[in-house]
Amino acid sequence: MVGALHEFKAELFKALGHPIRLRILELLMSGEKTVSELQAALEIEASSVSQQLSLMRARQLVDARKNGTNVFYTVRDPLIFDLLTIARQIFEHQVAQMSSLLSVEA
Amino acid sequence: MVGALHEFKAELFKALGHPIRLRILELLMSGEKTVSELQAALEIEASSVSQQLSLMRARQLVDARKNGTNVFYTVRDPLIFDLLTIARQIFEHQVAQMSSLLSVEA
DNA sequence: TTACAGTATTCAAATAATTAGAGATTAGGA
DNA sequence: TCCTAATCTCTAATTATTTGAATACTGTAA
Repeated sequence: MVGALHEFKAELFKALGHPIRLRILELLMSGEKTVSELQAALEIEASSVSQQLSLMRARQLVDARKNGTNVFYTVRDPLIFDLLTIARQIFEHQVAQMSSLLSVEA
Repeated sequence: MVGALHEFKAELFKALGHPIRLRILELLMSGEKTVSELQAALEIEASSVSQQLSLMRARQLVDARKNGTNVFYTVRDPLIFDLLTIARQIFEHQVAQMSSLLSVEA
């Protein structure tokens, strides 16, 4: 079943296709964080953070660990960070390309 | 401006978050293809293929080269393929993890 | 035990964004 | 002119996002 892989990839990329979720993942690069910590860093409603986390939980991007009244989140697969890194490289390529188009020697 | 990078990444991943677009990119891994070729391989309406290509053109994922009545498409940045490869690895990790949960020794 | 405060999630309604499909349109070649 | 390739435009249907209020859960203090 080759369609399953396509569907999985599409769902994965869709989950990454939102600025808030990307920012959450970046915050989780430095280790686990509680919802409160994320909420404070992002400066948005707690319910929004919770909903985005719920979506990423459903797609297995993050894991939740409960401790008292706090819930700590971590990124499940470090390869996620590789995706973010490559995306930044693609961005840099595009910026470089645009710069060269603007320069006189292009 | 750190927000620009987040927006760019979100747009990039959003563009990848669709099964048809992923399949198009995979078809382009083996080199440039015309819309007709893509349409035949995907078995969907030409106008749909064109729509998806137009979206990927807008986000600079693909380049179009016109030759007579044909338009040849290529992937602009090979790093795109790296994203697809890593996505597959993440998929494999999840499958492996699910298998181990099902096995007796887990 | 009861009440309270802090943390996180869920729900529902309104809004916004994507998608699919069909038809019209443009451009090039025979 | 006629045909083919590709794109564009429009609409309906679906899906995603936002916001605020309501709900659950935990630990603690009275």
